[in-house]
Amino acid sequence: MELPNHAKQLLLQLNQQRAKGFLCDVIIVVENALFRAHKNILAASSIYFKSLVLHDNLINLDTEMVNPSVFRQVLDFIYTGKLLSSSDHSNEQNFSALLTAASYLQLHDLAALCRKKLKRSSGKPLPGKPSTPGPLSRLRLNNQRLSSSTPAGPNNHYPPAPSDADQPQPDEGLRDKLSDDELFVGSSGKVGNGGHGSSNGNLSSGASAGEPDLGLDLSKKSPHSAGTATDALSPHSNSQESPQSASVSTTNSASLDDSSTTLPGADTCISETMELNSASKTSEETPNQTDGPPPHKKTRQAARKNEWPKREASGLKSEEHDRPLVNGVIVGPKDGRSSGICGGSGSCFASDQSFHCKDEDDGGENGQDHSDESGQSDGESAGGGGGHHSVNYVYRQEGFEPAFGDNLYVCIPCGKGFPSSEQLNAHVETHTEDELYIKEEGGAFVKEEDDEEAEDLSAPVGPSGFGSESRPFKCTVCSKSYKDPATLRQHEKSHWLTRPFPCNICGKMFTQRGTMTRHMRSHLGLKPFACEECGMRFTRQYRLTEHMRVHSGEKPYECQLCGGKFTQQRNLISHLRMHTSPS
DNA sequence: CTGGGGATGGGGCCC
DNA sequence: CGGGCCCCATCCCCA
Repeated sequence: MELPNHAKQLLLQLNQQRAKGFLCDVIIVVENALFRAHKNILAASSIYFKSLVLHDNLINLDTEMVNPSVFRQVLDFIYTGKLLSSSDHSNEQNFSALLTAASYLQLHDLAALCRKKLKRSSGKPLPGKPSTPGPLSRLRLNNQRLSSSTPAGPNNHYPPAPSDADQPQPDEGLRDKLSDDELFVGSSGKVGNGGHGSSNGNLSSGASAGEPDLGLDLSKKSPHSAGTATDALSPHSNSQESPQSASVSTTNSASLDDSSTTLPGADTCISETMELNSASKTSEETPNQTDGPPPHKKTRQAARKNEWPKREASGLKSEEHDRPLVNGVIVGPKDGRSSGICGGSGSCFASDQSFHCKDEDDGGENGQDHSDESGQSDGESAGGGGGHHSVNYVYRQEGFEPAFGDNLYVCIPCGKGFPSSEQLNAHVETHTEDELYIKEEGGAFVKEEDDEEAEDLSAPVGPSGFGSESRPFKCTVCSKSYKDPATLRQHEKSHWLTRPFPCNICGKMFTQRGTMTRHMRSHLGLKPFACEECGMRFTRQYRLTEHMRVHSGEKPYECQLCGGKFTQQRNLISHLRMHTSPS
C-alpha cells in the first residue's frame, strides 16, 4: 500500500517551511545573499552539501561557481525537483550558470537536466561539462586561480585525488575547490567530527593564510587552543589540521559583514519548468561520511557545545524558524521572549541593510502553516504570548500587511513596505541617524519592556544609585549619571528606538557594536576561549573564568543567610531569591 | 513530580 | 572596543 502523493506532499511541506524559515537549520551564504534551508534536504540532494552541513550551520559557497540568483534556482530545484528557468533571452546563459553551479554542488540530476537543456537549445558543446571530470575540471581551474591568489605556502594542501578516482567522492569536489582561504570539506566523516567540542577542534576552517575579509572581526584571539570554528576566523588558525568541513562556512561567514546583506535580485519570470523525473536518485552513496561521530567528550558540557550554540539552536528553533526567507534574504526573526538571540526582540531591520523582518508569523497569511508550526512557537508563545509587542522595534505594526504581501521589504523604523530590496535600501538611506533617536511617546514604536525592566532592576545599584558627585554627566531621559561623556552617550543609545547595529544573519539590532559582534560570534559558533582542562569553549573570556571554577572547585560566593557557597555569583543571586521570595 | 543547585547561553550596559 | 558584570532564561542532574 502506498500513498500516491506522499513524497510530493512532503516536499511541498518542506518547501513551504523553507519559505518561512521554519526549522531551517542551515544558512547558505552566496555572495551577499543568505539562504536558509534544511540540512537534511541539502544532504539528501548532494554529497557535497552533505559534507558541508555535517558540521556547519553556515555554508559559504564559492561565488565563482554560483551566484545568488542561480543558487536560488538551485535551491528551488532541490526542494521541488523542478527547474524554474527564466524565460528571457539569457536562458542559455542561465542554464550554463546553473550547470556550473550544479556541477560544483554535485547536484548530478540538476546538472544532467541543464546539460540536456543546453544541448537541446544550442547543440553546441557544453561549457565545462565534459562528462567525467566535468565539474571537477572546472573546479580545478577555479582552484588554481584561487590558490594562486593566496600565498603559496606549504599549506597548499590538496590531497591527491582519492584513489578511487572515478567515484565521486564526497569531498572530491571540495578538495578541488579548496584553496588556502577556503575550507575544507570534510572528507570522511571521521575527522571532523569531533569537532566541535573540544577536543578536536575541528571544524576547521581552514582559513589559513588568507584571512577572509570580515567586515566585522568576529574572531577573538583564542588564547588557547586551536582549530575550532572559532579559530577559523582568526588569522592564524591552523587550517591544515582540519581538512574538515564545515568550517568553510564559518570562515567565510566572515563575509557576512555589513555589506553582505544585500538581496539577490529576484529572478522572476519563469517560463518553463523542467521536472526531474528520476527524482528518486539521491546521493546517498557514501554513507560513511555522514554520520557524525558521536560527540566525543561526553561530558555534559561537551555535549552542550555541539552544534549551534545551544541557545542559539533553541533560539532559531523557537523564534527564528519562522522567519521567512525571501529571495535569499532572511526576513525577520519572529519575536518571542526577550532572551533569544535573534528572535527575541524581533527587530530586525538594519537601517543599512536589507533585512526585513517578519514579526511572529504574520498572523495569518498562511493559516495552514500555523498548524504545522504550532510547535514552533511553543517556546515563545508560551512565554511571550506571541507577543510581538513585547519587543522593541516591532517589526509588524498593527496596520502592517503580512510580510508576504506585495511589499516584502519593510523598513522597521517607519513601517513602509517596498517591493524590492533595492527600493527599501534606497528608502532606508533617507533615514538619518538623528531620526533614530527616540521620539518618546507618540512614536510608532513601543519602548522595549525588557529594557525598562532592566533599567528598573538595575536602578538601585546602577550609577544613579551612587552618589552622582563624581558623575557629572547626566542622562536627560532617565537621569542616570556617568563619569564621562562617552559613557553617557553610550548609555543614551539605550533610549533609542532604533538600534544602529544589526546582525547580518538574523537581523536583530543592537545599540552597541560590541554587543552585536558578540552576538554574531554566537551565530558562527565562534568560541575563542577554551578551557584547558576540559576543552570546553566559550564566547566570552568571562565565561571561561567563571567556568574554570568548576574545575578548581572554588566557590567564592557565599550566602550570608545560610552559608551556602556558589561558584557563580549569578547562582548565588538565584539562590538568594529562594530566601527572599517565600514562594 | 518537584524544587534546588550547577552550569551555561544571550543581551544590556558600564568602565 | 574589549573586559566585566548583571540580569534573564534554560537545561540537566539529583535529592
